[in-house]
Amino acid sequence: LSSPQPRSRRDRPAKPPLSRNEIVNVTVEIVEREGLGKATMRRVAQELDTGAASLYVYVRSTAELQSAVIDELIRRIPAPPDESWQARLRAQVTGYRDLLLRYPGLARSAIVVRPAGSNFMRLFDQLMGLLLEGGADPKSASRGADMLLLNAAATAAEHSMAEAGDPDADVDPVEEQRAIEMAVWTSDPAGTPHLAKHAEAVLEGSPSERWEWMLRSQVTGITGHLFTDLTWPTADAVRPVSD
Amino acid sequence: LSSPQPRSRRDRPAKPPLSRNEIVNVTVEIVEREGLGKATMRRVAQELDTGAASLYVYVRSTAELQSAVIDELIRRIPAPPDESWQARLRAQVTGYRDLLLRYPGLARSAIVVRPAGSNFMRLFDQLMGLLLEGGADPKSASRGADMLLLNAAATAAEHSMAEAGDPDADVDPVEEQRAIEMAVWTSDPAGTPHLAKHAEAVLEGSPSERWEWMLRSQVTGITGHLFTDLTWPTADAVRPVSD
DNA sequence: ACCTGAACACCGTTCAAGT
DNA sequence: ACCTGAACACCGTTCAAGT
Repeated sequence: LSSPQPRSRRDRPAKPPLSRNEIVNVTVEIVEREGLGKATMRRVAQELDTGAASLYVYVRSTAELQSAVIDELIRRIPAPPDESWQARLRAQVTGYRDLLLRYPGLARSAIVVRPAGSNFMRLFDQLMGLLLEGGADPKSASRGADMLLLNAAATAAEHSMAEAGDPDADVDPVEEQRAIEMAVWTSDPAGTPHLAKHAEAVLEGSPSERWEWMLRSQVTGITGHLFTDLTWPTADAVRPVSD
Repeated sequence: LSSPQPRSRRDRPAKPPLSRNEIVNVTVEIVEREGLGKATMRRVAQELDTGAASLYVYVRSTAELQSAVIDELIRRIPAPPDESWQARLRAQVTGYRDLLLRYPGLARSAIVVRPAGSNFMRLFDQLMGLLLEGGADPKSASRGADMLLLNAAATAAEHSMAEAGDPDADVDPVEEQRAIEMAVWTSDPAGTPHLAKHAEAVLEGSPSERWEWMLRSQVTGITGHLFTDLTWPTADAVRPVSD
């Protein structure tokens, strides 16, 4: 009765119409499952049952698509606890860092393709508000929010390497740590005297302690409060960050 | 008298023997001339009149080669002036940032392929020494040096995009700045109240002023000195950083 | 206007074969 | 041991041709 052409179409789920939103969502799914490295134009197109060229109707470039993906993921950062401005600030910045740490390749992208979507703007605004609450003037609050977010992304990018042994990893974190410790302990007292003298202090502390130190140090610098004046929530008051 | 084979070899300059050093040097030259993006294994091999596969005898991977290039370039950072620890610290960190800013793609690489060569170690050690001189304890000095270098690389990566109009550029900086200003001025007072209220403070200041602010803020946080206690060289005492 | 296949101009890395 | 050509398995983006 009907021609066979439409019939075979009805056999499998209808191919959803292409749209910018659909493309971003599919890309987010690939990033969540396999990391940013796998979310290539060709791969995203394949998932949408089309060719890579078709995507260029809706996105300008790979960088633009990645920027949209990051903004969508920022939207999913959990709301901060209803506590002091310090605790909320820590939760927000750490949430951003954790997000970038979770999916290989994302952190790198976040530094280069400066996120500027509405969700990033909202995150920036929240941090700015918390710093204002902490006594910073508007200029310091703005630049401070900038610095905190940049630093979070850079920290995430620095050890952005999935699990140990992951073939997709940039570096093996265990191998890396060993190499660093070796280099510090055997450092030449003539060429690098301070490193040699204070080797223990240099290597001291877990990743989460180092992160706490960095946050606290930055907030001190931004607000101008002395360490001793700055009330900072104790480490065990929050869920531990990935060590 | 002699066979023609050696003769034709003598016609053109003798092909220098392949070595790790030679490979790194040639790669540095390509980076200086055309940016890191052009310094591919294939291109470096071509410059050395061989095939890409031959390089793998001397370098493990592209990442390892890039790491060696960065370390060599760090060696060339000019020595700091013989002034206060603050002035020397600023000169060193700014020198590192400027280096990463100079060659497109280098900053991105510096964040991911964590430099760990001897010249990076020496730079780290110098910063640590300056922070100790500024009154920081060894742990703070070590973590502070880490943070300063990480933020310098991240800052450079953020606006790592050659000249306006460069086809190799990640983004057009002029276009980018316009877009940011537009977004801030038209920001929704409901969604981003602080951004909307303090738009002027957010957009205020030149890139070099922002950089100065970041350095000063970080050093304040690291050493625990209040802004008012921290002697900081006036901006016009040093050569202006790239604006 | 939207979509496509094919092409263009590249990548990093591996490997069998040579010297 | 060192070097090579060729191959493998990919990229982003463009564009003429179709609908």
